Amino acid sequence: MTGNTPADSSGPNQARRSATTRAAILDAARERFAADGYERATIRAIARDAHIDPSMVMRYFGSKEGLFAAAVTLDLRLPDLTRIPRDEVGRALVDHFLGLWEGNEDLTAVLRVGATNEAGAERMQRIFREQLLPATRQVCPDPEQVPARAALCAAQLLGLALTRYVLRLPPARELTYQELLAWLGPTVQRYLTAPNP
Amino acid sequence: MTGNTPADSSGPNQARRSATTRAAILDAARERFAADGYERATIRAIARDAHIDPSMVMRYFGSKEGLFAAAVTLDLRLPDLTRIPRDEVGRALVDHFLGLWEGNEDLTAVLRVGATNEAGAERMQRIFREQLLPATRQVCPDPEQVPARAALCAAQLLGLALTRYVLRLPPARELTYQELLAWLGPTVQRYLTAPNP
DNA sequence: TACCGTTGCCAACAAGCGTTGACCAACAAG
DNA sequence: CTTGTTGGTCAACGCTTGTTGGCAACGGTA
Repeated sequence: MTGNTPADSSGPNQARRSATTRAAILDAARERFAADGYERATIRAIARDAHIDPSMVMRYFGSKEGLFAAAVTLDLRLPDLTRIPRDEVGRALVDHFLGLWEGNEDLTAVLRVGATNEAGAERMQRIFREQLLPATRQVCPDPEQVPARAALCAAQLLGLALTRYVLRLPPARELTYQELLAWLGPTVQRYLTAPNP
Repeated sequence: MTGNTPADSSGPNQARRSATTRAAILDAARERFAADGYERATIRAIARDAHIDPSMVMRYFGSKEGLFAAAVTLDLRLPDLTRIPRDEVGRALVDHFLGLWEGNEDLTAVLRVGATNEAGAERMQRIFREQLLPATRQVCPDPEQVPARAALCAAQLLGLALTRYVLRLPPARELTYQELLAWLGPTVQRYLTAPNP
C-alpha cells in the first residue's frame, strides 16, 4: 500500500539500468505464478530465477501482491466482433482464444491463481466484466441476455483452458487446433447467437 | 505411507468413540480444502474447526497428504448410460453433474486443489480416466474417438463448475438449473454422439 | 576531491507451517 | 491395586515464508 518503489517509471528520461532487472523479475514471476499458483510461487524462488536477491523484489514491487499485480496484467485483445460475419463469431472467438493461450503463460497464471486466491478470483471477474461482456454485447441481440450468454462462453473456453493447460488431461492436450476449432466453434456460436433454447 | 492409524477400521466390532472425532476432522477438512485449496488449508485451521488438537490430525491420518486423500474421495456415481435413450444422454449427464455439484463440496475441493497441486491434478486425471472415460465408451460409436469426446465433455462440464463454483462469476451463478440444462445439454450431446464435425 | 542517489547483497526478523514426542485422564482387564 | 490401551492436550522442533534494515560498491555531478 506504500507504493514508494524506487524505480518508478514516472520520470521522463530515466533510462535506468534497473529496467533490465525489473523485466527479469517480471519474467520470472510470470513463469512461477503460471507454473505454481500464487501460494507456491515464492519470492525467493522468483528472485533465484531472476539472479538477484529476494529483497530486491520487495524494493521494486513493495510486496508479493504488488509483484503479482504488476506481473500478471491480462489484456485479451478481443477483436472487433462487429467486423466479423455474424455466423462466424463463434469460430473467430475460439480461434482468438486458442492463439492467445498457446503463446501466453499469463493466462495460465491468472487462471491458476483465480482458482486458489480470493483476489485472483476477483481479478478474473473483472476481466470477464470489462472485456468479455462488452465483446458479447456486440453480437448478442437481446441486451438482457448478454451476461448469461457471455458466462456460457466463458465456461466453455475456460473449461478447455483448465483441462488442457492446467489439469493437463492427456486427451485434452492431444486435440489439434483444427479439431478444437471445429468442435468448440459451433458451441460458442450457439451460445452467442442462437435463440433461446 | 506408514498407514498405522490407531483408529483403523479394519477391526470387526470396534465401535470406537473416535469415529465421531474422525468424522469431525474429515468434515472440517473437506470444507477447508474446498474453500481454500490445498496450501492455504492448514492442519491447524482444520483442527480448530473440529475442536481438537492439530496433533490428533496427524495421529489419525499420518500427514496432510494423507488427510487430503482420506477426506476428498470422489465418486461421480455416473449412471448407466446404456439405459438412457441415445439422444438424451447429453442432457442426462449435465443433469447428473449439476445435481452432484450443488450438494457436494468435495467437487469444489478436488477442482481447486487440482488447479494448484501437482498431486491434485493427477487425482483429477485419474477420475477422468477411471470414471468419465468408461461412461463415454458406453455411448460413443467409434472407440478411437472416445478420449477426445470425453475430454470435450470434461472441458464443458468442468468449465461450468469453474466459473460457477470456484471463480463465482455472478452471471454464471445466476443461471438457473433449467437454463443450464437447456444450454449445456445439447452441447454435451453433440460432443458425445454427433458425427465428426 | 567530496557528495549522493541508485543498485545490489547479506543477515536477520517474526510468524506460520507440518510434524513429533512427552505427558495425562479415563477405563477395562488381570 | 496394578497394568495397558485409547483419546486427547501441550509444548516444542526444524523449516520456510514474506519482509526489513544495514552496509558495500558504483556512477554521475559539483
